[in-house]
Amino acid sequence: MHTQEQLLSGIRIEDNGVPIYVQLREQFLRAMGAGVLKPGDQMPTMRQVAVAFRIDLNTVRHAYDELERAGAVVLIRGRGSFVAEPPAALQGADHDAEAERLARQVLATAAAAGVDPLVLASKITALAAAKEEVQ
Amino acid sequence: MHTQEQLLSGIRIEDNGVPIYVQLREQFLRAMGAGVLKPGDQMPTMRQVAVAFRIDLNTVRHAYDELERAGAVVLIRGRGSFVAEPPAALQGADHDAEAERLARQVLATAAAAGVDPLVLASKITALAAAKEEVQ
DNA sequence: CGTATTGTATGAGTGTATGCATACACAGGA
DNA sequence: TCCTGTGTATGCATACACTCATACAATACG
Repeated sequence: MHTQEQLLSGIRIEDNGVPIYVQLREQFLRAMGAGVLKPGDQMPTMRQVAVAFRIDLNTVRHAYDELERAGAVVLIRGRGSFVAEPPAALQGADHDAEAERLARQVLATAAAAGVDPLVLASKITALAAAKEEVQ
Repeated sequence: MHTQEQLLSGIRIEDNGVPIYVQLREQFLRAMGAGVLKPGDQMPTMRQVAVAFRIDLNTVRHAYDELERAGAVVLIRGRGSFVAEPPAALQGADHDAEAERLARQVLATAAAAGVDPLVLASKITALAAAKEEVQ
């Protein structure tokens, strides 16, 4: 399976004050959102993750544990960890409000990073379109 | 000055495992990126922040300390904290690569939040255009 | 059944984050 | 000069995060 390796190579643990287990948690959730991890997929083994990033097994377990409590994955002893069904997409007004909130946040982040928001928006559109093609 | 109050009302400290000082640091940087905090502006007093969010003065200091080390603010004893000059915007290839990176990140975040990336991109464009108008 | 794999669990030790309290140092204004 | 507001600093206590080491339990497979 290439999935695990692709996944692990796409994950970065930084030393920026954010707890490792939080970084893992967020990046796995992000991978699910991006479609890199699909429902039913086997997650990398806790030990694989621990070895790959040179962190403790318990730290990985902490992240997986939270993912399970969030309903994002299912942990099966002796077999492995698997991606659960994703939450349904938002609808109507909720969706619009959430998009608005996200847009403002993205705008601020872009400004802080010195990135032109118009360029960013066009790239988002392009990437989204490219992803639609595949499906 | 209303700025401080507006700023503080726009900041949210959550209990999600991310250290408080990191949350403060990131949100102040974001406020600078969004233009809510401009170069030369006085930052909220450490004590103001501590009281507003009911956190310890040392915790606020930790955040301000990192902001100073990052060159984002200047701390002057007896007077207060002030926003420093912003980093120059990126140019050329660097800008493009950074935009690409940001776009992918945003796309994944949007997917995880159940937000349509195309809607998000259009909102970003609209907000950016609205901000241009003002200047 | 025996072995390897994978998840689950515990304890010791170290470092960090946070809160609380108490100061000190410097700037500005009454 | 005195007072107030600001940043700076310390000690103490508690809780958490992380690592390391060492297991145990359940599953898969030959």
